[in-house]
Amino acid sequence: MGDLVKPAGPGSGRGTGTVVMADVARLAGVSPMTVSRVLNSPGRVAPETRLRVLDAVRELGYRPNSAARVLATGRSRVLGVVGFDTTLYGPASMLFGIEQAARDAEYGVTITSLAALTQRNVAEAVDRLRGQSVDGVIIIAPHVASVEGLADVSAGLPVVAVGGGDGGVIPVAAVDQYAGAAAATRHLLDLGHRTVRHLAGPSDWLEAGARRKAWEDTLRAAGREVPPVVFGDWSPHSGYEFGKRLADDPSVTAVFTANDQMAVGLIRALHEAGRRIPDDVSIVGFDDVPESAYLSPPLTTVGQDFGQVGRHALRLLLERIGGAPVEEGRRITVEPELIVRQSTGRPG
Amino acid sequence: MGDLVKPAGPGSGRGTGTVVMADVARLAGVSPMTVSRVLNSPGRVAPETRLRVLDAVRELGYRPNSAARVLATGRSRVLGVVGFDTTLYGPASMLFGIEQAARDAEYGVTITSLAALTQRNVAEAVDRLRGQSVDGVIIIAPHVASVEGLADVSAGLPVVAVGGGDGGVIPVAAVDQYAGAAAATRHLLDLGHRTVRHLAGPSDWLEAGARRKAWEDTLRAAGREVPPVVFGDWSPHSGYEFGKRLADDPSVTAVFTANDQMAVGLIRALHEAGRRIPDDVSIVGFDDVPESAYLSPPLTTVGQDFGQVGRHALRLLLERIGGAPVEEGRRITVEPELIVRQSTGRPG
DNA sequence: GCCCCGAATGATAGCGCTAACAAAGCCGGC
DNA sequence: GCCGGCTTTGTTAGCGCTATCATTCGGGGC
Repeated sequence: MGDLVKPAGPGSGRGTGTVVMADVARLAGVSPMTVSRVLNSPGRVAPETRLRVLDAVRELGYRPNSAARVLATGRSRVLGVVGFDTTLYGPASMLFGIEQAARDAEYGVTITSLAALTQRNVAEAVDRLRGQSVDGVIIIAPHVASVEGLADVSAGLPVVAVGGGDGGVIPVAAVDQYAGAAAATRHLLDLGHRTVRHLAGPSDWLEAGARRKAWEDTLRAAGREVPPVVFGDWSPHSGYEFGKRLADDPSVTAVFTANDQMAVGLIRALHEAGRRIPDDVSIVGFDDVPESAYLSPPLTTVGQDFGQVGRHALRLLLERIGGAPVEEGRRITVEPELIVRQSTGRPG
Repeated sequence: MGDLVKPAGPGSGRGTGTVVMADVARLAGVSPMTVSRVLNSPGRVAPETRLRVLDAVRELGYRPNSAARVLATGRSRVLGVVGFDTTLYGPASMLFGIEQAARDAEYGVTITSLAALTQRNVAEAVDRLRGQSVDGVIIIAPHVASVEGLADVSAGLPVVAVGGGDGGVIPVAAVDQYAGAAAATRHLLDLGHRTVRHLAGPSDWLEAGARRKAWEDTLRAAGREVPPVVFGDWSPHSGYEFGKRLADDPSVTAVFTANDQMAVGLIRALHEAGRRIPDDVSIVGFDDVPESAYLSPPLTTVGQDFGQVGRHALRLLLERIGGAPVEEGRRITVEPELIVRQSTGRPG
């Protein structure tokens, strides 16, 4: 049969020669279907044919058109990530961890960050991603509002959350914030401090809530006074403001801040007020940002393995994509690690 | 004519009822083509019909299938970003800036990070993205190796770089590293320091090279001695190591580090050695990470507007996607800003 | 009143791929 | 030697959308 002279389609407009599967098939002397099989289920085709096809693929530099594949299969091997404040160390590391895990599983990742973490915005983001034919969505949503009602939004689309969420219908992979914060608080009590002040994260962040609760529970369990909480916004500035207020109160000997950045601000304020760390005040942070080990003094903090959380999140998502039954309250936690450096010591 | 009873295709397998364009058309009493026109070129359809169609879209909750659209048009409205070490503040901010700009332009963003920034890896990443039918690629590639030979790789696919690149065939959007580093160095000289030491970034990073050259040129222009450079790896640790070596040399009164993280380590080492900042040694960093203002002492540094760079990069990319002629050496730079805080002062 | 033109809409085909079934070839068992 | 079952390959159709051309209709110009 002669070649059909077909008009260049819109897709092939760019670049002179877009190689399609039919070209490969022709060169290898097989049908397009066989080429498809070589690419997708190599076992089901005779070895010799397989090699011939692969040679043709290489020779022509053929790359499958993902859009066509998506259209035909309904699966895209791309997942969406909804992030928030991805310049913060935590979320950025989380994103990186997910991306790594996704790549290993041969999934692509498309991201959407949110300006504000409201339920409406999250819903919009998920919808936008759905429009991009993602197979599933991971939400880096450490925010109360963002998880509520997500179940409706995600109708028919697998969704998992990382770093927060209280394990409703949506599976969650997270660091055990509670354990980390409890360890931090206990560490300070063990050193002999009578009680521990806490600079919490924003009250609507789930992680902030968990850390705060652990701090409170730990104090209570030890029969200690629970001082009033103060809420920061994760920024060094809020730590600084907190520190300025604290500096005049000599009864304060130990502080646990909900992240390292706030600890930086706190340290600064205490330095300015002439209070020494850890001699006058002990400080524990949370996150173990790369700078922590080199602050003055090196910061005692709680380290989290974001890479591992990312891998777990992906695993949960793939379970769902694979059609695993919806299991209420599915949750994987990773244990954080208290890293004792020089910002903590015995009181007085 | 009667409805054809067609078997549920693979794409519609998930979820009970995937609404497609034909459904909307039926409800609105028009042909699918008219629905398509309403969605893509609203002007070309009668206002009354348009409303009827839009109502139908709303009522059914219709969402166009992007894969089908891509297949039919050859354009995806998705762009790829190739990043490296996206947990670093700079790259993370860059990514965020690009994502914001892309969203405003109604583009999706899919990311790929690299484990190592080699030419081969970059080529692979670009290829992977091409396979995902992106319309163009932005490379956050501050690395010498990553830009070389990229022109070949990108054949037929619009590519721009941010944050580095020397303006070959590939357009570049970047902060004017040279100007920033020159300002930092000049600032120290203006304060009366005889010369300035420099802790550079890795020698194969373009930004590191630009900052180093600016430092050197500025010293030479002022007729000062140019001390030997030391190369760090951006980490606080490398700053710390540098600081330990420096601490014994009382002739050193001013240091310019190629980023803030290294400055943190340097400060730590100098503190440990009992040298005061800025009384004994003045320090200037680069990046203006959020912590910088709250270090002890608050760090004088060079701030970069990553959001603006991201927008410029996107603009360049859209130019290319729009079919603008390839213009050799196209380059947009953003001016950085020297932020003077308390880590710099007059010598001795 | 006829024709031509533009605006609005429809019919058809095809983007590149894969699911599902069909066909062909080969084996051994009886 | 013929048949049932396996392996390997091919054929057909369709995923959901849009480009292109065809069609219809209404309104001036002469």
